[in-house]
Formats: sequence, structure tokens, C-alpha cells
Amino acid sequence: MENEGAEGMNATAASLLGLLADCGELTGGELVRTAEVRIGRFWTLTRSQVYRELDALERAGHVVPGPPGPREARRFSVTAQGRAAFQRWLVDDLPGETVRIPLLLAVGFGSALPPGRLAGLLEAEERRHRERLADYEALDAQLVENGAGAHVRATLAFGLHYERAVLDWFAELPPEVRG
Amino acid sequence: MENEGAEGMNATAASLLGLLADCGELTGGELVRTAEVRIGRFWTLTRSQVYRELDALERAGHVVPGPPGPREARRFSVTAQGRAAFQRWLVDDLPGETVRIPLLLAVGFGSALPPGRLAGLLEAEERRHRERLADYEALDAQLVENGAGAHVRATLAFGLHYERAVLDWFAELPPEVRG
DNA sequence: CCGCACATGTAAGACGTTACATGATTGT
DNA sequence: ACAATCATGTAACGTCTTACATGTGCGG
Repeated sequence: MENEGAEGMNATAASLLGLLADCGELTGGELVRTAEVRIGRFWTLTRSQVYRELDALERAGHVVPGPPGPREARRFSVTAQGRAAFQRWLVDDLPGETVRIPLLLAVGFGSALPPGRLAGLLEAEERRHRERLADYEALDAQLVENGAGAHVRATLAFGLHYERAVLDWFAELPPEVRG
Repeated sequence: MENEGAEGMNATAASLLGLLADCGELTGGELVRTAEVRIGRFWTLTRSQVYRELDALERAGHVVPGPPGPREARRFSVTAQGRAAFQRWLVDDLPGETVRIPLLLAVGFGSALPPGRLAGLLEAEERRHRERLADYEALDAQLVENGAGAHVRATLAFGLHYERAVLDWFAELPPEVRG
């Protein structure tokens, strides 16, 4: 009945609880792949983080491992205590967003660049965003067909809005900036 | 004429070179404050990072300190070599954006929440974004009056587009998600 | 002249990333 | 049965964050 560690949980660990609460029993690798689909580019998880946090969550009693399968792979499931901790975390400790955009360094300090250089950077980046938007749109159409839940579609909708905003921004850049 | 360390530069160090190239001589504290104004929420810098990277940049010959002022505070300025390294970094090593949005965890896994809880979270977050947008708009008007450069305004424009996109997304959330 | 508030610089720890060794699986 | 391929788990590293000690200028 120990409630230790409930307060000191970080966002990465919390996201694992959310995934397990939603998807049932998963191994470390499955968690990584599932996260990519469910929250994609706006919530990254690497294997190293997953294993480290699963350890911590197990010690805190928020998850329990099933029997070991091939290659020591254990399926974890969330405990009732873990579920409660996740909900508390969402309400009490939800951190703000972190956004870091190196391209803005190039734009903000672009006046120090030889003319033409910035244009190339912008072009490449714009193409990447265009591709992402197309991917998201295809994925959304697919979700609609499969009758996916509103929550999943809402997270994808964020991606759609984000990519469109970035592309709008590109389109509005004045000629002086393009160099 | 040593060109060591040119390749192993990280994004934080690079941003300092950009700032120094653009603003002349600055101390550590001034760098932190200037960064807040120039690239704001989309490029965060903490004091610890700044001092660590200034050390590295000095060892690499990319910046040189002026005479010590009060409390050992030295004004750094960028060298010709540092300028060149910054430009190379922009073109060759510019990393992709990193975006991490904890709120999307709440939305994506919100079906596991007791009804009503998610609505409160969304409301609070929406208010924050509305305030930020208002701040950006005021700041932009100010920049126009002062006849600021196109590059500075372009970075701020990103913030405007971003905040509007987030608010649009909020507005479009279906009732099922609000719980 | 003294105390308060603030800014500076530093150090320790938490977090995220990258690169590696090892164990399974597929196809031939 | 063997080789090639891929996934898994781990360890080492780099970066970011938080919290602290120290020094400085301002107001009484």
C-alpha cells in the first residue's frame, strides 16, 4: 500500500502509464512503437528512457511485469495505483510545452549570412514540412475510415494545425529574409 | 589558426555565437536576457548552459573575453573564426525542431479520465495561449513602430502563427474530447 | 553604515541521445 | 543448419534543469 514516488514522477514515466492504461500489456519495444503511432512527433520516447522509467515505475508499484518471454522481454501492465498516479499527474503536474526550433536561429541571425544561403535552408525545411502535412492528412483519412476514437484523432489534429501554421509562416516570409 | 571543435558544436553554443555576432560584446547574464527577447519561447537558454558553452567556445577560439568587470563578469565577443563556424553550422549541422507537448498526453489518453477533468485542463491551457498571443501581438506592433529588422519580426511571426494554430485547434476539439 | 533584494556564477542531479553487445527470427 | 537481419536491452555520454553559495548595488 506504499504510495512512494507518486509525486516525483516525470513526464516520460507518466506517458508510459498512459500508454499501458490504454493498451493493456506491452513490452518495452512495443511501448516505443505504440508511442510513435499514438502521439508521434509531439512526444518522443527512446528505448533507453523506456527501460529506465519502467524500472522506476516497477519499484514504485505503478506497473507490474508479467512472466519473461523471449529475450527477457516482460510485458508490463499498470496497477490500480499506477492508474491513479497518472490521473493525479495529469491534473497536478502537467508541464508546459517545450519547443525548440533551430531554424529560427538561422532566420533571426540570418542578416549575418552571405546572401542566398538562407534561401536554401528555408527551401529544404519547407519541403520537409510539406511532406509531413501530406503524411498526416493521409493518416487522418485512414483513421476516419477505421472509425478511430475522437481522442486519437484530436492528437493528430494538432499535427495538422501545426504543419499548416508552419507552412503559412514560410509563405509569408518577406523577400528580405529569404536573402 | 587552430580549427578544432568546429564540428562538435551543439545548438546551444551555436546560438551564443549568433547572438554575439549580432549584438557585439555581452556577458553571460546579458546573453540570457537578450536571447529571451530575440528568440523567446522557441529557443530557451539557461545560465548554466551559457557558462558551460562559453567555456567551450573560448577553448575552441570562437569567442574571446574582455577584461573582467564586477563579479568576474567578462564581456565576450566573437572571433572571425567563430563567425565562420556559426555560418558553417547553420548550413551543415542545423538540427530539426524538437516539440514536446504534455497536454497531448492528456488529450490522447483522456478517455481514461473521469469526466470533467480534461475540460478543466484544456480551459487553463487555452487561456495561457490566448495571453501569449496577445503579448506577441503587442510586441509586434512595438517592433513595427521602432522600425525593427525583417529578421527579428520574422521570428516573432512564427510565434504568432504558432499560437493562432493552437487556439484554432482548441476551438475545433469535438465535445467528446472535452469530456 | 547596515540589511535587503537581486543578479551572478557554480555544482549536482535529472533527463534525453547515441552507440554498442547480445539474443531471436527469417529465408535459403 | 547457417547466415543475414532485425529487435532487444544496456551502458556511456551529452545536454538541460534545479537548487545553492557568493558577491553587488540599492534603500533605509
